[in-house]
Amino acid sequence: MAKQLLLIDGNSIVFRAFFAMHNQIDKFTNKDGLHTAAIYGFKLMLDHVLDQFHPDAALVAFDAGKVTFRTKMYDDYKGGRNKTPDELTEQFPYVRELVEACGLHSYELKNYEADDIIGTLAKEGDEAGYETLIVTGDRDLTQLASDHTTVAVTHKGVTDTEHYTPAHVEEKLGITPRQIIDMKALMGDSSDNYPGVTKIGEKTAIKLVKQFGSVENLYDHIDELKKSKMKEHLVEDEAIARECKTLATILQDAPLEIGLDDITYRGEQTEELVAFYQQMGFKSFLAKMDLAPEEKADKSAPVEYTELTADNLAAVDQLEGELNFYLEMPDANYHTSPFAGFVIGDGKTWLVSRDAELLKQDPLKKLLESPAVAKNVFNAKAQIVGLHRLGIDLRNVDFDLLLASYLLNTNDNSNDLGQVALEHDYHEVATDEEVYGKGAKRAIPADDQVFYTHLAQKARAIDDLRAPLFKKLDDNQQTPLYTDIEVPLTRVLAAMEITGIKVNAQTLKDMGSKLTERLADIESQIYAAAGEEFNINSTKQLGHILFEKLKLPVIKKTKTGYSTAVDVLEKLADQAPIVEDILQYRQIAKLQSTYITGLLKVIHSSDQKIHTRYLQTLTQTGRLSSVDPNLQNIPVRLPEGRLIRKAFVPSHAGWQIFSSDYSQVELRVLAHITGDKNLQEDFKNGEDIHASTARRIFHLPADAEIDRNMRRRAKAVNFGIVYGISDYGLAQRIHVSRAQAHEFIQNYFKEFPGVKKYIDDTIAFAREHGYVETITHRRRYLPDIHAKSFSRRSFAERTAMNTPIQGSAADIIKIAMIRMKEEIKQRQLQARMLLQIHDELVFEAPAEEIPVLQKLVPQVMDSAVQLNVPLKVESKVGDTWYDLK
DNA sequence: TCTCGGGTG
DNA sequence: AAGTGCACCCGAGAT
Repeated sequence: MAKQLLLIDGNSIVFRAFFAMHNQIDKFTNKDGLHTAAIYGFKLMLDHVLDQFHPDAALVAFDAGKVTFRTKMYDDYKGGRNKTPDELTEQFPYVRELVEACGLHSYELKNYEADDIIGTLAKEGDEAGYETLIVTGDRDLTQLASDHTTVAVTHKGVTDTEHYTPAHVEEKLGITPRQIIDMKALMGDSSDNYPGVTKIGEKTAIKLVKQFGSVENLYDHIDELKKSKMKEHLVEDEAIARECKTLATILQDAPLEIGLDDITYRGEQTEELVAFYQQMGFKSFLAKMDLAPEEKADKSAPVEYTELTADNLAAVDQLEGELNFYLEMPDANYHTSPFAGFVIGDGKTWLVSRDAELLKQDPLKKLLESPAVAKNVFNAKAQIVGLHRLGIDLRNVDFDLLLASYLLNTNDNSNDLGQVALEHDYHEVATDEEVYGKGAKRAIPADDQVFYTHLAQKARAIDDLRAPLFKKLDDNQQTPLYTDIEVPLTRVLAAMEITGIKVNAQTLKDMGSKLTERLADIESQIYAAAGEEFNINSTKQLGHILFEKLKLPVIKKTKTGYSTAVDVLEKLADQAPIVEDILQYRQIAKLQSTYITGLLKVIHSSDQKIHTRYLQTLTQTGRLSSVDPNLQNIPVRLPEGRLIRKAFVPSHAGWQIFSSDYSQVELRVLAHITGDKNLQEDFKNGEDIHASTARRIFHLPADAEIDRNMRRRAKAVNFGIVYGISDYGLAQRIHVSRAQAHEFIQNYFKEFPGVKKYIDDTIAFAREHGYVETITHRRRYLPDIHAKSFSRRSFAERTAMNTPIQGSAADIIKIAMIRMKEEIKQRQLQARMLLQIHDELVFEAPAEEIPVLQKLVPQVMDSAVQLNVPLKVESKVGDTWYDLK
């Protein structure tokens, strides 16, 4: 049998793979954030080809760069193409790695395209008696088809190919493969951007080639054509046609430094390939290699379950050891969601039901509440709140799949169990979307078999992932973070959410009426100034009025039109009185929609309270976030907005609101982490940190008065440093020249050299390890730290330095919250923790307990962790959240 | 469903 | 050659 030669057009296949999978681009990223869709697609193609074709020699050819002999001939060759997306460019080096790991060779040659390498080797193969298969996404290569060379062109996707033999070309086009060159010379190629002869397309080109055989012969016999527009074009464009023929011709004698002897196919290099799959996060490929067949068969075995009813509850008593439990609440808001069913099981037996009421009965209730029986769950906080609604107090949560997964990698968190399982290479559970559908069609399946299987699979996934995830946490030194902080915090948060905060709806409604009146006034003023009525809330219509009708200067543009953001409007305020009105309108409209009607919508009628949900597994830094509604952004800065806080009141008469906040916690963490002696000294001396910073960076004497403006600027510099600000940004922020801003920053680094060193070291750490850490080993991966794109890389560098600061501050208050809850319980106080706003804790308590809190809360908060600078806590108290003093 | 604008720390 | 301070949530309009 003849030897076989495989030649692959690397660039075109990678392009095809990338765009074929483009709609799933975000699904295909590895843990470092590298996009992998094209790499994945390339491997699919390779497997598909190697399934049927067993080469003795194999090569993947790549383009060496933009410049080739063709571009030298014809400037615009391949001109006008869109820039290759960064998400694709970054994948090329890895495709080469893959190629090598698969035992194929790769090659590129300066000044030549991949096509020419393939053409040359195909010819060599022909002469040496090989059967050759060329795989490409580019139909141009079909010109290389011959008796012993087949060209497979990808069709749809990357594995669906069309095989071009001379017979197939003949059948499709009616010409020989070599005549494709003549055809292209006449018709041109829009993707390679060469023109061909005016007005000649594929049909006419084929007709002419059939008639004359070649471009050269056509021009030798051009006189035989009768007079026509086409003939005129042919005559006029003769030079172009001849040049295009050269451009279209794939070389078969490129000066390659390699030959067939150098590209022997080595077969799969197992070890390299496994390492590569691991790096890329290609779990399905890995699974195919690693798992023994019987093991796979076992894993995919359907799950067996028993339906629980009031009559067979005793089955629960047969369960042994740790229990896996999952209460299904189809709505995201577990404070109000209906209950769809539950599953409980020990890893061998799975008991399911649609009737959550069963949980109220023993032995189920007893087991769930037993501190002696460990429970494994997904999203413990949701389970605690849901069960609390059924009168059950879930105790002893050991494993929370969602929480553990979040700590391992904040990037791939999802609220969907199936999705999270997938991230950990576990395929035996479907996602909710797959089983329940999405959008309007989402529903719990009526079919018991379908629903119960899904429930049982979820519980089994929790059970199966417990050990491996605990192992990973341990490897990352994150077990204490998980066990001592996040899991206990879950209970604290659940209690805060369940408690809720009382909101006086009437207060909000009264404010709303006043705002409505004021809005109407401002609205009419705006319409008068504009000379017409329009929707002020529409940035598009507003932009039209300001920048077209009133011809105000355009300061900034957005992707979709004129920017009308505050900083823009402020610059325009002195040019037209309407601008001030618009700013006023915006402010009030925001209060009205988000804070008056928005909050009124979420007051529970049963208790006049708002029950937010804290998301514990969302932010990239370890902070909490708050939704439905967000109680972490209730207005405070502007006096009008601040009034909203009057509606937040204690839940009992004779009680008060009490609040303590860390002062400058992030800067203190900065002083601690950087070890900067000057910064630490300033804090230890108990100085006004912004004033002392002003003294240092503006080179003022120690006893100098710091005026408000200097302090303001120094404060902006302090915050800017933490966020990784540029001189440009700082200049914008504090209204100084860029040169001045630059000087401030330079001075800062001179005065606080430890901070400068920390920034450099942290970025270096991120580059080396791919992640950064907080003081509790909370981790954030920063794949973009290696990005080619300047802005993406810069962003990653700023987050590298900011995340340990912001994240450590988050760690500190989390610890304080856990300890505070314990103290309240131990001292049998009636006080309750209500809100956490990043550096602030809000409580309600009977008036007589306030003196206790005044001492206790700051004490707990400032001793939560021991930093090498003191933590400072300030407290306030009042009858409403507004009145805190 | 996306974009803009704006509220918080 | 381009962009320019971190972390969030949500309402309204446009599509």
